[in-house]
Amino acid sequence: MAYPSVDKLQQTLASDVFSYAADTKKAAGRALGTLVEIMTYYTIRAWDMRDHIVIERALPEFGNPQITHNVEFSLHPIVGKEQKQIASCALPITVAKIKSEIGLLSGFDAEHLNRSNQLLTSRDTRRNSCVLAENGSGMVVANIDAHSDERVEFTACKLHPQPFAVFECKRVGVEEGMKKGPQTIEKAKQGAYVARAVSSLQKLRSRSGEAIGYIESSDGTIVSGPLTETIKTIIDSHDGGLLCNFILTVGVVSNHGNWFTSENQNKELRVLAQSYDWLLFLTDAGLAQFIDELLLHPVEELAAARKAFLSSYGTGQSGSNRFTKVQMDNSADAALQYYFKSHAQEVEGWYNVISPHSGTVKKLRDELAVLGAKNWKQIHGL
DNA sequence: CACCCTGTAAGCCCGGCAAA
DNA sequence: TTTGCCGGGCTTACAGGGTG
Repeated sequence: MAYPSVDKLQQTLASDVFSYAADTKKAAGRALGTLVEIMTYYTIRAWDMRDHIVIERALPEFGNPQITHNVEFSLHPIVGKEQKQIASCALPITVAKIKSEIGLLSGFDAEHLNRSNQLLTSRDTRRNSCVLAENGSGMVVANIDAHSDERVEFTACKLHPQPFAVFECKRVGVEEGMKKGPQTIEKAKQGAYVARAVSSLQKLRSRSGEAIGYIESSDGTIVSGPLTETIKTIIDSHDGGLLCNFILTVGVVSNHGNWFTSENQNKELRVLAQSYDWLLFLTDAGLAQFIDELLLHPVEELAAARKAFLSSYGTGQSGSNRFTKVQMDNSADAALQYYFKSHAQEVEGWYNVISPHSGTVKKLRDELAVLGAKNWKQIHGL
């Protein structure tokens, strides 16, 4: 099936859903940005990485902690995990209601407890990666697994504050009347700066223009070499010094029709490609197919997600969004989980790997799995 | 004490304007 | 044409006050 361009979809959304907004196209663009985030989030979840995820957390630059950047999704080592069932827990499910059940919280002072967060609201809106408590030693993050009138099931994980991977999503639209790329491309470059600044792996250039990786191992000796080889060395190693501050940086960008001129990458795409360890291109076809099946020609399995979207956007009133990467209607969450899991093969085809050259989505997934399974307690000396 | 509402601050993203 | 910046719209976090 052929899908229209995302630009056309944006215009459709602007007139059909966001007609109330002062600037319909702007509102539609913002919503598309949210959709890219949601697609990325549920892709990571389909890779069984949910319990590693923290959303929109401030991350310090490597060796320069005065400057921090909020990153969309960061994946952290799990240093403790508890799965719990509680009988007859009425909505909303709050931190206060479950805190006594969670042994992982015993090391946290009351002042570091996040009392205001709700894992599941009275309107059945879940909070993805709900941070229950945080201090210098890490944070306890919980996700609802199941909820009924009889009981609630959830998973709580103690996560180490130093992530092993970060994801940043950028959507760039088509600018009306422009022959080249839009000015908003500059925004995407902000993510490139962050990607270069947070990891202990330094990216350098040799005189010949080759990309070189440079990183200190635990005894202070320098490990360096061609960038992709250095990354592989780090991921395969068990050297705490190499691993403890290494962050695999992943960028997910959507199309605006001007990233490429014929076969050649535009300057902006080159900047992103050399800054992230992995740069994934969310294709027009992928984003369009998802929006089409979610909203325009809805498929049954996404019905709950469509309902949550329509009740969150296009109403002209704020304050009750149930369709974001953090706040998600519980039945919509189930639908999205099922969709991204059962269409995993198809979803994989929505992403084009721009860098590394030989990269595939499967390889990225494997690298994340390898990193996630490292002996982090030993690496961080816990 | 839990829960609700309100306001403030900060941050991010998209779109758009205008100076360079 | 390129670049820097700003507005609008959204988010989260948090504090304070009221209520049951």
